[in-house]
Amino acid sequence: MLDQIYDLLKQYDLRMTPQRKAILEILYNCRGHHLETENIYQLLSIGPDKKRKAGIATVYRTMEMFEKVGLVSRLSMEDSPSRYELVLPQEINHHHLICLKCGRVQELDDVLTEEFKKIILENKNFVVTAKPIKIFGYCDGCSQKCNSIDDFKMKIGSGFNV
Amino acid sequence: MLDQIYDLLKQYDLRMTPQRKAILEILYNCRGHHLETENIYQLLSIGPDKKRKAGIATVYRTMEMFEKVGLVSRLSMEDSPSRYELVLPQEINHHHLICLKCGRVQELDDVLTEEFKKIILENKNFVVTAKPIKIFGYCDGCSQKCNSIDDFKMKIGSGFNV
DNA sequence: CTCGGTGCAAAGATTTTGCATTATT
DNA sequence: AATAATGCAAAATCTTTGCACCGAG
Repeated sequence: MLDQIYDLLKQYDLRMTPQRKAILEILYNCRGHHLETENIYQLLSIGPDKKRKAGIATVYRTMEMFEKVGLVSRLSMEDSPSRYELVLPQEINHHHLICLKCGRVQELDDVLTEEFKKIILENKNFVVTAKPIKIFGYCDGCSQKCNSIDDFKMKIGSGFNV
Repeated sequence: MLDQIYDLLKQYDLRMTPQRKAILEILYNCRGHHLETENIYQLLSIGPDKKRKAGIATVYRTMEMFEKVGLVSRLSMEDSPSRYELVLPQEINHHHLICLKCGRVQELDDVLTEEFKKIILENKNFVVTAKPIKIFGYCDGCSQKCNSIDDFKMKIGSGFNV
């Protein structure tokens, strides 16, 4: 894997460094999770050799670069820090179902994804990018439960008319 | 309209204040735009009576509350402040196509929206909420143009294998 | 050897919070 | 009168940046 990433970076005149390697390793080991920058930063200090392997600024800079280059997908949940996940090639163009209750992230598979893109292109002349679409709602397990409004004060009113 | 909103707030033991009225008025006058908190704050000072009608903290608190109550939809573009738009009842459940190039926001109509929700529920057992889905890509006018990677360094590589 | 990368600490930007005061109900 | 809301300024949070030094190619 490193070889291909190395080549990818080379295309952009970017260098492979120990810090970048360490971050990639973390991302790879955490496939399927969306890590906050802070998580990554902390994980950088708990390897075999207990010394921190990159500064927080480097983590930010690296994640920004990785995103631009397409190596990771960024997920920004409102009101919280950005989170990143390594984009494995077979996952390019997958989109996310994000549970508002438990935070679980499921991915839409290619068939649905392509279908969506086609429908939107046909109807709106809008080209959907590889940037993951975030679809919020309630997952299987949580779908009977309350939503964020409940947490605020009480049960939701059923709308109103202007 | 104020009456229904007043009732809605009453359900949650929330009060109608001059500040909230002023903010609602701005949101109403700017239907179709997603305003940043800062925009709203500034607009609050340029009415007929030139004095500021609410502090920035009040704007933040008000928008948070309006969102929880379902009065506005929040759109958070990555790397920039949250933006809000009044949710008119007939627009509940509309979703957004957001152009990465020019920032234009189009809405998906009910038919597409319902179709999407149905497909996702059938396939994934996932209940999509009223929370607007943000679909990123390139609008009609911009779809031939470059994307953010181009802005970064140069043309995109066509992917890589792990 | 060159130029991109790093670490640190300072600065920025956005948002939240504590608290005394004000105003809605 | 009770309690929610406000304004202000301070603080918190997340992220970016300047700069001197380091190290990959």
